[in-house]
Amino acid sequence: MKLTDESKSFHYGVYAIVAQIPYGKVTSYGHIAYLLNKPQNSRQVGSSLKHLSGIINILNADLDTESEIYIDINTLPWWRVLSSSGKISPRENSNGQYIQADRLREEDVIVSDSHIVDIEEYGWFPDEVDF
DNA sequence: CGCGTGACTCTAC
DNA sequence: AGTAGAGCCACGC
Repeated sequence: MKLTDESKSFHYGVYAIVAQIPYGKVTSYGHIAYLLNKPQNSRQVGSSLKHLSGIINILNADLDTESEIYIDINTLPWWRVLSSSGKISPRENSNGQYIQADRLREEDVIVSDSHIVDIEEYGWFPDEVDF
């Protein structure tokens, strides 16, 4: 697996923002793209999370020599990211959506049977964020 | 290098 | 309130 510096930067930004979503709150792929000043890249945000386990190793390997912030795959709250409609995105080849629903419920977020979360109540959509 | 794919979104019926 | 259709773009073949 090989990544350009530009995409590494993008992935890093995604993870840095996801890490700041408060407990019990959710945001959208599109909003993360917006915070990264790339509002057209919502799909790519989903890709960053889909390939989280592989990409994070690449990023952290680089960080060993650049002494930046280490991203811990075990604590990164990827389950707090949903589609803009408030629905947990269905996966093609995994049951990750059910794990995501369980993780949210563990944080007392109400998830309907059809995997919809009330954005008005749980949404976290800051205009800007440091990372 | 080109092409299909998808953890997206918005706009129009 | 659904739901096609189109735009989007890095990843993986």
